[in-house]
Amino acid sequence: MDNPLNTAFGSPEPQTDEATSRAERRDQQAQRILEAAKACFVRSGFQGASMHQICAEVGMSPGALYRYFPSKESIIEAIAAADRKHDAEIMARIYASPSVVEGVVQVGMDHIRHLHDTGDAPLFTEIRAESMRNDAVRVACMACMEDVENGFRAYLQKAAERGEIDPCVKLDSLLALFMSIGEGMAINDLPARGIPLEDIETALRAIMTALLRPRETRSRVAANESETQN
Amino acid sequence: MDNPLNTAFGSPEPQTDEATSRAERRDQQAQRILEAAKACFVRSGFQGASMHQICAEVGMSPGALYRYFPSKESIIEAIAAADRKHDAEIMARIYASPSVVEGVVQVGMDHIRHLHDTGDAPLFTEIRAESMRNDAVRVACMACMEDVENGFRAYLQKAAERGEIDPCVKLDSLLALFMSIGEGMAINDLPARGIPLEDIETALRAIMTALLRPRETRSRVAANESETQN
DNA sequence: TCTCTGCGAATGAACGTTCGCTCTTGCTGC
DNA sequence: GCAGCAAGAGCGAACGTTCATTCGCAGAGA
Repeated sequence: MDNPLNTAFGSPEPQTDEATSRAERRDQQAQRILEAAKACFVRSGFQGASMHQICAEVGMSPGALYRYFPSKESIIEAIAAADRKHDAEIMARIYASPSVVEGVVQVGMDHIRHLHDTGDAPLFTEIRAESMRNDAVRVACMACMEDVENGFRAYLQKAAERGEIDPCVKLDSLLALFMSIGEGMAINDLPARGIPLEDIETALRAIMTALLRPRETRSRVAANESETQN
Repeated sequence: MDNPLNTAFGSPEPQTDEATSRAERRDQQAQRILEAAKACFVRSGFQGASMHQICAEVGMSPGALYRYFPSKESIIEAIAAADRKHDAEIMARIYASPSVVEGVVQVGMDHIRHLHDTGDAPLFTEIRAESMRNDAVRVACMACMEDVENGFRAYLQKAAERGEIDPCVKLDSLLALFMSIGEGMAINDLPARGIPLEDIETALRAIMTALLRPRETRSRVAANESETQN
């Protein structure tokens, strides 16, 4: 889909809409390579997986594979880029939710569910680890994080202006906490460990309510605090 | 990095004020290797760091290094094992806390603080990733996780028996959530990203209170629930 | 003496990548 | 329609490098 190489050459676009055109077939092949690479990376890690392993997984020779991606690193980058696109899509849905707490819970659950359904949780861990040492991956990873964080920030700011968030909470700390909690739950793939999604959602909702302290719970908590502190 | 290549070549160094026995010196050298290896692993990852890099970091030849550890993998295992020991020590302190919420917050904060102070957060990520594909590391990592989880479980069970936890919460889901949240916060090294420790502690306390619903907040929350549901 | 510790060149395997080659595809002029 | 042809797609042996690990040797301490 969004692989960096397709149609990168100045080739005249073939008009054959018959079955699969050349460009279409090229895209399909690139996609197959990415899927195979993912499988290998999950199995052996970015550094542990060899190009020969990936070749075997796609059923392609090294020479053929290198026609689609100029290096191993470019494959990793393409995977990270696809992740970014997907995260942006999830974030876009946040505005459909009726309240701050629900919006944040929704995004969190979407993230957890997606990583579980696709089995990409180990890959996520891998990308995180790789981003700590590989510049290209770090850039892609950071950009992705920032996309999500900016989306959250804008959303929370608007909610705060509407008075849906206790004005005493610090937005920056909150954001970092959100991201950390979401990440922790996602990489641990809780559903795979037998934790029902409903339990996670209930907990996430309780957590978000405690952190955001939306208006309807605020007076009660405040009362609780002043009561226990006096 | 408390080991700046302290001129420890093969030359006999009579800097020892005390008479260090052979076994003691051997332990010290092994420790130096582990520290150097950690630094290299943080920099390049387990698979990315080469034995030659580690050798250079310790100031030792490959031949010498292999007298202490029979393989690269055994170094990784030793590091994971040391982690396990440390986690157990942190867990042991949980019983000193006055209440469930405080106990859990204490352990969480200890964990976050330790990973920040030692700069081991990237190493932690690395171990997690490696544990997904390397059997020996997985075993060490799982054992470590289980130690902590069992410690938590025992602690929470006792607290539940004392009535400090809302009986309607599911212990297993709770445990998994605790571990995930703690891990997320730890690997993200929030203090390094400018989030004050106090903010983290406040948030952690709010989260734990919301999840455990200890007796003193329970009636109020229950009242809230029945009130909003009716 | 013998054992422990350390050295560093050497080794063979595995790695990412390249290259020359063949076969296929789809466009061109006729 | 079809021969001709350039370029795309694929192959797999080969390349140069780097890796983890080994080994024969040497000095130091007991």
